[in-house]
Amino acid sequence: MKKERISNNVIRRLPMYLRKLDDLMAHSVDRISSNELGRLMGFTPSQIRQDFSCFGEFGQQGYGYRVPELREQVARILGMTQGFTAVIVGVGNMGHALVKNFGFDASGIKLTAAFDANPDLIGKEMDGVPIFDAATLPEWFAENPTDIAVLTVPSSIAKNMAKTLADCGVKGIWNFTNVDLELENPEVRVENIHFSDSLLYLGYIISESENEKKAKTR
Amino acid sequence: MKKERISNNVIRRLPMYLRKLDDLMAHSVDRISSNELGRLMGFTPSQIRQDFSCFGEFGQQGYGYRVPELREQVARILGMTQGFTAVIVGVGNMGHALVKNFGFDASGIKLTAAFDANPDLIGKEMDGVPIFDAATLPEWFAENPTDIAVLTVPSSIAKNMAKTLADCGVKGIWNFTNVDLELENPEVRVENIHFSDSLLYLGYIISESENEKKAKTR
DNA sequence: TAGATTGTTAATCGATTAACAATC
DNA sequence: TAGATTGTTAATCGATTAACAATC
Repeated sequence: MKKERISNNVIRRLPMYLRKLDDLMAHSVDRISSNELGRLMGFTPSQIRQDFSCFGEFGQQGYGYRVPELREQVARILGMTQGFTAVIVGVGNMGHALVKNFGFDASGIKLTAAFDANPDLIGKEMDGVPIFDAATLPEWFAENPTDIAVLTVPSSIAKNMAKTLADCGVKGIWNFTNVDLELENPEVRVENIHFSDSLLYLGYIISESENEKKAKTR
Repeated sequence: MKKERISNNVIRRLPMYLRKLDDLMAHSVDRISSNELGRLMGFTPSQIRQDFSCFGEFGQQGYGYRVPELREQVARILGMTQGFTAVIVGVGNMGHALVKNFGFDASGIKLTAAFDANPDLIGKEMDGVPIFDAATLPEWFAENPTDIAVLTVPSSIAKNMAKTLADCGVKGIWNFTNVDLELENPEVRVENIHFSDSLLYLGYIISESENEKKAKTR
């Protein structure tokens, strides 16, 4: 039964399923039950069946799920087959790292251009991606409507650049700056990468286990 | 009332509180009520009071919370005052970006060294952090016990390096590779940065809003 | 067919929200 | 003191898990 509104928890699990299914395909596993998939991922079989049933009926009773088919469905649900395009704005260390090491293609996203204000970079290419002058961004967007902007500019100009991108009609911003963008365009989706949140969480669980160790000694 | 075991949801919100409290302090706000803080963060006042009450009584009836004091408490809970040390393993683009742009200090963590196998880098410094030969890592750890390893090596060697680090007695690994580390040392905490999960989530919510738009047109 | 496993409904569990006495 | 706001208990809501008929 397809659900009207899918909960955030379910959606955040979809990319995890995708990774595991890719992994299974790489190992030539063609068929898997919710039981086995749950064991591999640390979920209950119930949860797995509930999650997928939000989007349709992808399995077969008595058999399980065909891995390649399920993988395709998950990819489709995540929008990976929609041919989304992206540009990267800010080719500093982080932008550089993403262009070189992050496979946009593997997420079904075509990286078409990069923008920076540094004259040494403008006109160059990076892994086949042309680098344009950030000042020409609005003109470029008028000719090349683009779905996603990867924001890797210095924090100081993040808010302004985000505003420009929103005005250019971008549908989503993948925000690597630690700045709260506060856009006035509610139709623009923002996904923040908060490195510090992640590191602080790690700090917490380390502290916690230290405390437990101490508690035992006492 | 202090709780025995704190739920993950609460812990994941602590860094968000920290960011907002830092922000408030930067704006010289000295006092805040759960009502106002909730309005600013999109939480209910109830949730905020519940969250903090897991760790103690930080407010005053009829007054609210003193921002600097609450900030210190949150920082303490997150382990930021424990003087954790970290090293960065792999000084490619991502490692480079983190050393240069991510403020480890702001998370209360002292970055003491970097490791790489590239002879051009070994012996150099980067933002005041010395770069050592990755092959000498175990010896170095014997002399300099370190809490956290930031793993930014190529995927191909991620698993091996993680094993080495675990054997060296690291307490936590902040994993930027897209590899499931599968450590045999259960006492080593791992926090994964899965860029693709985040981007795919963005792709989903963009697709979703596109679908809603279409549905309205029909 | 018999066994296995799904999709879905019902039960449980946990997290969020509301309410309110305590108290600054 | 009176008003405000906490900390906490109770109520609600939603998410996860269990159970099971349907069926491959």
